[in-house]
Amino acid sequence: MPELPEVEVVRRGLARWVTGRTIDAVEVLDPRSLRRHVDGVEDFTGTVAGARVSDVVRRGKFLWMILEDADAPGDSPHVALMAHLGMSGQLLIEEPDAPLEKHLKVRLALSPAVDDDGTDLPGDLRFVDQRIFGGMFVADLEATPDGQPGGLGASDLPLIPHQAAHIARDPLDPAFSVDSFHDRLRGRRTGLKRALLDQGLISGIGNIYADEALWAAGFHYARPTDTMRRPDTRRIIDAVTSVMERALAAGGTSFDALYVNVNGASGYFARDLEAYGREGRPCRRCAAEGRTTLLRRESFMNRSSYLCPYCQPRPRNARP
DNA sequence: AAGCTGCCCTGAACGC
DNA sequence: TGCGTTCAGGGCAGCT
Repeated sequence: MPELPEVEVVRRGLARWVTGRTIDAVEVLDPRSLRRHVDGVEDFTGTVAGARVSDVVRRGKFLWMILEDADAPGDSPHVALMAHLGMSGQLLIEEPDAPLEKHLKVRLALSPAVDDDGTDLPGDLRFVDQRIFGGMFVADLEATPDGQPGGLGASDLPLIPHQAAHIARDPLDPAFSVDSFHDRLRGRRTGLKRALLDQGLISGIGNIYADEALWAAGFHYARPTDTMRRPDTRRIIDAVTSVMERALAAGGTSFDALYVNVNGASGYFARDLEAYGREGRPCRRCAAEGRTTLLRRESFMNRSSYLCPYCQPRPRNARP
């Protein structure tokens, strides 16, 4: 399950291998992956084929390639090719004659290009997705309300795809503001983990990293958001950021650059997880301090939450 | 506003 | 062995 660090690794790979190239042909092998493109497969194909990718941008787990008319370079772009990896999506750069993946959904043929050292770059960009929770679609670009860049990318165009405009900025976005997040957080009457998973409040955090960050910062998932003080907010954001940056550092070095990876599991290194999936195993912070505390798994929001009952005591005024 | 449920989907890991 | 059930997850619609 790719979370933000995995998607950022993909973004960097795409930026390096696809920027400046034209999408010469589009082959849709499974229309279900275009579910969110409401105008249908032919419209998708017609819009994407012949377009040139001018930048690759990400906000939270939404990733998009800014398209410009290959025949009119320099015109202000107005559409983006959006991709969401969902639970099992991959974007792969491969040679066109490489065997087709079992779950290949969309295939984009890229114009010829060479690397810095003059070697030819592979010509296929493939979207592979086993569970089809992810997908691709074309989105209209609109101005960002704050005039800041739409997300993390090379250019600083203040544009955001319509379908991503309701998604909040993520902690790796230079325009992310802890202060404004704090203000909005305090205005909520809910529990901290719910808030962290609310992509409209802060984006890019999934179940695994939420648990990791809560453990690292020592907060219970039901901590009422309206009791968070500024240092509390700073602590949880610092935890989220450091968990993500650690995963990013691991992911960024472990992938073959040409294989713009995105295999869900690859970005995580299970041995590095402190809380998620460690039910019944000792809390490492407690162990370091001479206590034996076993991590617990609790059912929460129809999924699992892992926590240390000593480091993350349930608050008296807990919010579900 | 907030928070439920259900849906989309596959395949691994179970129980019998 | 084989068939059935359960679970996992992000995002969103539709409801209370």
